[in-house]
Amino acid sequence: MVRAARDPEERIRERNMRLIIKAGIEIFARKGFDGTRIAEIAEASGLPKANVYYYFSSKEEIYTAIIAHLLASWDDALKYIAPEREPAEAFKLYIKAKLEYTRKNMAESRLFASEIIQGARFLSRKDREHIRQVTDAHVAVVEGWIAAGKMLPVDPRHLFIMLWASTQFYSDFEPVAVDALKKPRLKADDYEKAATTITETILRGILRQP
Amino acid sequence: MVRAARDPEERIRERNMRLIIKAGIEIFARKGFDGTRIAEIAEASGLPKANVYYYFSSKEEIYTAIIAHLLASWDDALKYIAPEREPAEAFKLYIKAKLEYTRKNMAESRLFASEIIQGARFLSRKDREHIRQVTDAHVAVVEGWIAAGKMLPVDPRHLFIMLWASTQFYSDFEPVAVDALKKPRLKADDYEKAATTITETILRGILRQP
DNA sequence: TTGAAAGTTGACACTTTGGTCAGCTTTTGT
DNA sequence: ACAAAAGCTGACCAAAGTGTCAACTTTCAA
Repeated sequence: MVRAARDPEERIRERNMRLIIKAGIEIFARKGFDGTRIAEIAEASGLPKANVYYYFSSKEEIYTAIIAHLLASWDDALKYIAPEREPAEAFKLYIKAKLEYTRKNMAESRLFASEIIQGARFLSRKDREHIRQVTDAHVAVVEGWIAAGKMLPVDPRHLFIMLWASTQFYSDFEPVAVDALKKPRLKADDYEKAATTITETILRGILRQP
Repeated sequence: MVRAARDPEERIRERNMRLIIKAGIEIFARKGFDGTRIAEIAEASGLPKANVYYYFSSKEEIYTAIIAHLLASWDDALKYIAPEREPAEAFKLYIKAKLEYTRKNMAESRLFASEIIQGARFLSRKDREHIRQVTDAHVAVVEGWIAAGKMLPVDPRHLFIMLWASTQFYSDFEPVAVDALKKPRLKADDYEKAATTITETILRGILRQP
């Protein structure tokens, strides 16, 4: 027999890999690549260490699988910066979507931040090229709006950095946000208040005054 | 003899501790607490590992010494949010100072970010209380400006988060900033461009229109 | 000059870690 | 029913890690 005797939905393999990835996201996010112990991932996923190694042949393989999984899930969230939209509407939706994503996927968000702070060692050339292209597309749209007189001439690249930074902050640096906002922990309505403050401030900052 | 036979400026001790701290900042910033190996700090500081342990009795002791050293050096930088100033001037100087500090102290900046992402495990209650008080003072000043009609009623806490996030980003997430700005690396004038974009956008966002 | 404190360090002890493996059990197409 | 593929895992290893220590050298106040 040539083909494997597998496949009714790949149940076991799929499930276990998902458990490992899920546990890995949490732990890599908190400890970074070098700080993470595979035994800890094994324990958190409820599998023996040797079983983890049955699915992944090294720590790096788990890590890069997670990074890939993570980048893939990002593109969906952020398709609001489109030329046919009005800037006010587009930025409002963009800010809201980013804050929502970052709130619901804190660990992923932190893992990415951690990877970058640690020097982006495991972001492939392809990954970085992809990020650059998405940025370029967004920048082009904003430049179009500026040319059309719908926006003040704000440098689009620095503008996007402001947006990314402001939205990521609440999840990546939650302990600081908690102290700054004097809340015991951040809840949905703190993110909503963040969305309105950021949106209102940025929109006044980039739109022509009526 | 009761007192030690030491002290003409504490030369050796001071110098070696400084070397260890300096090396530690770089490495802890890149690897996080758990990911950092003392042997690496020893090598980077040019001292044998056993000599590092002569000055610090554990990894944690080095790390907390660095955190303390770092928080102390922060208060200086940011005294521009003061009631007697006009908001426009104050925020402009604040943004400039923060970007300058973060550019000239990248490793410290990253180390702090790393510590927060990893859950602020080694920030003492006192450290966090201190951060909270500095924030409260700044918030009070902004509330004063709002009450005096010098500013639009923007939530001050979320406003400061926007400022921190936007300024920190360039150093903490430099690889992403580099890709977004399409530069091979960030130089002084990229930080200046950042300062003007952030300042202009934020000021339009928070000031009454003329 | 001298001796006590400070500083230095190679070698060591002990623990944790990433990763392997041989042999076991379970699943599944036929 | 059954064999082959898939899945599982306790036990193990070499390497790397933290922290210790005894013996050595350097420094410096008296």
